[in-house]
Amino acid sequence: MDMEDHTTFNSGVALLADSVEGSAATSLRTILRDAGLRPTRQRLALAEILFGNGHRHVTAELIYDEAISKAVPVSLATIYNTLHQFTAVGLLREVVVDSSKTYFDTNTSEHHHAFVEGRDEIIDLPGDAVEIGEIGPLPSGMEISRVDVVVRVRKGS
Amino acid sequence: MDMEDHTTFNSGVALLADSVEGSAATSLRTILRDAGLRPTRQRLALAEILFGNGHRHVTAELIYDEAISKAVPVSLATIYNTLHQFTAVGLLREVVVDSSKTYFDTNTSEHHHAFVEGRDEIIDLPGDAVEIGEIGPLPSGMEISRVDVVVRVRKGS
DNA sequence: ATTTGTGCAAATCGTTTGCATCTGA
DNA sequence: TCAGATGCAAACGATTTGCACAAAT
Repeated sequence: MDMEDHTTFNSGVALLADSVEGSAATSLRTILRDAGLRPTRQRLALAEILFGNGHRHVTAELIYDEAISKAVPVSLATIYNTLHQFTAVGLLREVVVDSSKTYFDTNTSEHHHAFVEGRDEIIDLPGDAVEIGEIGPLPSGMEISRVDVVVRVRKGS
Repeated sequence: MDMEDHTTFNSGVALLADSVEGSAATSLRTILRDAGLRPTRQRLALAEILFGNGHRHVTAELIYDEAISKAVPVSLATIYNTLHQFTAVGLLREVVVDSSKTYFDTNTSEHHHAFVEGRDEIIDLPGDAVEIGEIGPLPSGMEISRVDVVVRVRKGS
């Protein structure tokens, strides 16, 4: 069995984004508006890049390069702004797997990640692919906001 | 119950480091030599700061400040070199919880972490405080090198 | 004497910020 | 109109690098 089995989740946004071109554009506009973000030229373009074709794990630089190659005029600063805004409204999720780069995941549903060392590639693992048991007592006054599991993998022998 | 209960592990190095002053110094020298690292002035001083008093979660900057305040002459570059060398020989473990800073843990035994958001504080969780179940099939040719669990917590209401 | 480590300062890299200029409602 | 968004370039913080000097075996 290969990884494809793990990459076929869906969060609300993706379902919309996965639809037809015309309606997808409309949906994205609606999604942004509903999130309280003005559907500007660049935000729509970035949303299309992010949500227009299945789930992805991206970095600011990656999105920037794609935008440029698609002749979408955006500045890196705007990419960063947008990624953070999208994250703030729940359209994206930040994934901490590397202490030098920030990755964003378009799949905001409950799941975990595998990180391929050396290749710096992130793979989604279904939420139930990892079973988290008892989490011992926490310091009093502390509450869990999220449990992140990163399965670090490497090319086997 | 409070967090103190989670901070009393021990890995080999710490056991040695926890011993008396004089012998501790000797042990550290031995540990470094055994690890194939010359026991230089700064490495010994840093080892003392790192392993001399229980387990800790540190950043390069933190160790640098401590060294300076203890009148140990070290440069930041050397701190980084040392932290990485120690990690390479298994005396330290890198903890990825934040995508902007790199943390090192003097506890190299099997365990996980809780990360206090906002406060950027790391707390050790016993290896058995988190139960990891089945990890679904991985892409063929991939093998697990480690499973990191980060329980993100915040001050409760 | 040789090899290895150290310090400094400059260089890098990802990310953020300040501010003038645009743009969507 | 005008709050909100964008772009640019400069600023930043963490980390790395190059290279001359110092220290360990």
